[in-house]
Amino acid sequence: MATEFQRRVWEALKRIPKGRVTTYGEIARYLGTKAVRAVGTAVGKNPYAPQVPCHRVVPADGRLGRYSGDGGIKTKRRLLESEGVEVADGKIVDFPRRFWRFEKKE
DNA sequence: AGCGTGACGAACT
DNA sequence: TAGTTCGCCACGC
Repeated sequence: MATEFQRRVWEALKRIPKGRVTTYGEIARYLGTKAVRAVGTAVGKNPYAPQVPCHRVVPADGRLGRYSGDGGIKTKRRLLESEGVEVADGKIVDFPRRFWRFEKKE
């Protein structure tokens, strides 16, 4: 079963538009917590992948981070590229432009 | 109830 | 510029 915290994290994931990416820190900010690590753990335990776009979450340095789903990081990169997010040398191309910032009303 | 761990982040060296 | 350290807090044991 999922905890309240988990559900909130997954709910945030669903708000990320296709072709955009966000960071664990951004999600933490959106949820009003500083526990970015807890967010990461929560995303990793998402049982609804890829229904819930957990592959659109990357670390703040613009790299790919990790992926627990089938195929691992490789699949994550493929998913992103299939949505138009370019990845070169393990990093998101033009990361600042692809970055999705949560807003009051998306 | 305490402790270690982690799909991270930012500051330091 | 790269590698290390410390802080964050939810979770499982």
